[in-house]
Amino acid sequence: MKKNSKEAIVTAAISLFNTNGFSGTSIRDIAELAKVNTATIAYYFEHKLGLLEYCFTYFFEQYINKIEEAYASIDHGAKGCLKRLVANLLHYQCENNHLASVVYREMSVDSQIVREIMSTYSLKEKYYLQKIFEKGFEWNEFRPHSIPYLIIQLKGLLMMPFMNTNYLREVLYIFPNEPFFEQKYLKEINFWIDKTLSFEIREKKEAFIK
Amino acid sequence: MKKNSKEAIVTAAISLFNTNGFSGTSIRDIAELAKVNTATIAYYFEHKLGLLEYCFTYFFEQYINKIEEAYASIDHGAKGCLKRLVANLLHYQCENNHLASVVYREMSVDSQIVREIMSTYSLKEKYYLQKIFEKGFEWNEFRPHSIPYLIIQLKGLLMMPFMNTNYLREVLYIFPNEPFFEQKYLKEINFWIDKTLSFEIREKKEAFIK
Amino acid sequence: MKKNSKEAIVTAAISLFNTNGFSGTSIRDIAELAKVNTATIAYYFEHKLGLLEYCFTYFFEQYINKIEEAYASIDHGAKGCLKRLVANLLHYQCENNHLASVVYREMSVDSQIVREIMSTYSLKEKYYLQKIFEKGFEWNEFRPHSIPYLIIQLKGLLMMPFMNTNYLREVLYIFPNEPFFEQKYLKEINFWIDKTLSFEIREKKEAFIK
Amino acid sequence: MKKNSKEAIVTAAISLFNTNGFSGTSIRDIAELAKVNTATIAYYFEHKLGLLEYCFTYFFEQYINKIEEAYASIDHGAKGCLKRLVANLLHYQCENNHLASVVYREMSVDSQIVREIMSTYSLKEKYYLQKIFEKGFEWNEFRPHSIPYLIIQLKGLLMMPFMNTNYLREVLYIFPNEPFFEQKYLKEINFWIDKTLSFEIREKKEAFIK
DNA sequence: CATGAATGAGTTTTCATTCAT
DNA sequence: GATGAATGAAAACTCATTCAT
Repeated sequence: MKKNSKEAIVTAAISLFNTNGFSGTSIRDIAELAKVNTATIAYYFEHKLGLLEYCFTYFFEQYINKIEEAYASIDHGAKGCLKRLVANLLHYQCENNHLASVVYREMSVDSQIVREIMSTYSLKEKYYLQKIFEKGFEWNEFRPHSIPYLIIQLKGLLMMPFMNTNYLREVLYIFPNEPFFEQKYLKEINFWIDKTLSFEIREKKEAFIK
Repeated sequence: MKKNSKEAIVTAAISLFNTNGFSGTSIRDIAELAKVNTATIAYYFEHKLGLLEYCFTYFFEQYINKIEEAYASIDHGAKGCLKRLVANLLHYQCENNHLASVVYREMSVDSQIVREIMSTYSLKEKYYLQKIFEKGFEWNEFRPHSIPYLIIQLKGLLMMPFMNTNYLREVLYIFPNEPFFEQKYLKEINFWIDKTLSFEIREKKEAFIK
Repeated sequence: MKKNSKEAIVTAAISLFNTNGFSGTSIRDIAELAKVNTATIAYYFEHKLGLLEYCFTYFFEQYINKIEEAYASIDHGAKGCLKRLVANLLHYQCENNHLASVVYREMSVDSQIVREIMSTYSLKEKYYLQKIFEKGFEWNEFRPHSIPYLIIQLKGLLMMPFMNTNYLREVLYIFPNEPFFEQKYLKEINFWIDKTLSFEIREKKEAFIK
Repeated sequence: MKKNSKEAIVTAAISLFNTNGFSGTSIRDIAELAKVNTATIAYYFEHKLGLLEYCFTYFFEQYINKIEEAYASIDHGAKGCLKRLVANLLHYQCENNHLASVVYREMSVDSQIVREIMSTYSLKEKYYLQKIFEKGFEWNEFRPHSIPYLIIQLKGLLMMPFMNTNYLREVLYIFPNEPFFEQKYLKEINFWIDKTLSFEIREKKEAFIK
């Protein structure tokens, strides 16, 4: 029987980081949950931070993939592209909600590795979003607007349920891992895209006339 | 010059919790930064968690005040009331952005004290938001909609800049503590209230006819 | 009853470093022997290396003092001064033979702290020896000779019994901490000073004639 | 190109033991430098101590050979024999200066294996030195003197440059592995043999008359 | 009001070693 | 002949807390 220690460690780590935070979780707890020796963790990840780093890159590699996958359709319209992107990301987050929670929370502390991750993946993400918004402006799909502030809002909407899972669960009785949450919440963001981000049809006409 | 140790401790704690997280900060680090002995911290707060608890209640007491202050004007219209509430909270967060960051991040870990805080303050907040939304529906100011999902969006927009300060700074070059950020971002949320949450005037008429 | 933990730690450390070497000694062993908690060691010396650093400076501060004390008499003749210096150092080493053994052995490994100690104390020592030799040449007391090579020999003679205590004890049955060793060995080094370093009286005359 | 793992391991070990000491060097460090797996070291040397043992015997086997080679010429005079011995040993140490440093340093810690090595090789060495000195006394070549104290001095002079390589390099700017060091330093020791150990010619005559 | 000294318990990390392959 | 995976044990270090002063 071959036991896949590495995978077991990562799974245990994500689960514990999610509930207790990275610093609040000890290597021993992880080892115990993963049923391996603490030294095995060092064997695969060198040190505790290496485990977090692994989570980061594991998460963002796929995250960027989802974005690029959606971005491929940019020529069929910016709005459709953005909606696809949102759908992709929301789906990805729902599927990996624990990991997403961990990553988003730990990205908010100030550390070398966070800066590295940001300068790699977040900049990439920004690049694609910027492109989509610019095209949307150009093609009169989106109301002209400050791109950084649009990004804040979009990401705020997208990340909120995964950064505040406790709150959703305890206060709003909403569970981001439940089957219908994804489609319901997708509608919400699409609504924001339609109403706040996009021109109304009426406005479009006016813009067109000009 | 009399040194106010307690205040120095709290200031140091907020600053360090902000950059390293609660678990990632040691009593010794705080003591060092506050230029007091570690025993002094224990003297004032008994244990480390007491310090976090202090931050939580200190933050939320005022937070709820801001909400109640705005809510007082509910009879002049739900939309105006909500906008006042958003303005109040945004202003409060901007003024206390480090504390806000700390509180929001630590509210996302699973612990006894977080549950207590939620069942006190978050429920209160929910109560007021609910009231405002209900009135808004009743008075045909807001599009009828699932209240929990509206809360998610509103809070997502409100909290985002303070939960992802690193990202705003490093990737978008936006600084939530700068003078103009507050008014700029307030406009954004108001825009969301006007466009996504509220009826358009046209829609309003139609709704009125029905 | 006030217990002087710091002193107990240093004494224990020297004893264990002497028998097992610095790297071969664990903080726990020291703590156990000193009858304190391991954390107490960290409290006083921060980390293990700090303990070694303390030993180094503790040793060399006094070591240099002994040299300077002897050097004060340089104007009464270089040879007498050098003999006084040798007597002082030999006496100091005999009195602190364990510490001397530890220091000499650990000075032979390559580390940041060793380089620092050398650039402070060893250079000072070199300065004084150089002065004494130069005066000795000038005053026709010593045979002109390469100073570095004289230093090697002198220090070789001086340090040998403390760098090879095992050998002296197990092979030669000589114990550097025994009462008569000091005076016996002092005679040996003085003999070297008289015979190898100094002119013979006969030679001196010849040198004088020239 | 066939890779000779065992040799690579020994070379790496000597180099690392030299800079960090035996206890300060880990199997992993050696494995890394030798570009082999840690298990390979266990494969060849069973345990870490085996590696040190190997170094000891490897060094001392040749060391004793050099002594015996010189001792063979005892009948041509004790002084010449001793000078040959010194020349041999100095040359051997210079050629293997890292190994010599390692061996001499580790011989100063207290351990089972050190005691074994001493009771084998050091006793042998002592035997030959003793013989040479005794002959020297008998043949009126050497001043009668305590043999153990002569051994201390001779070994002190011989070992010093290899037990304090850091010091020579950093403070005196002398490099025991440089081409001319060997012959220069040999002269120094020979000078000690001539001046401190041997009779002066004049003295010899007097001794002869008696 | 505040702290220096000290610690027990816990943390991460390191290490030599083992073993199936 | 050599190694990748894994580990038990121990190492160094950290931490929150206590207590006499």
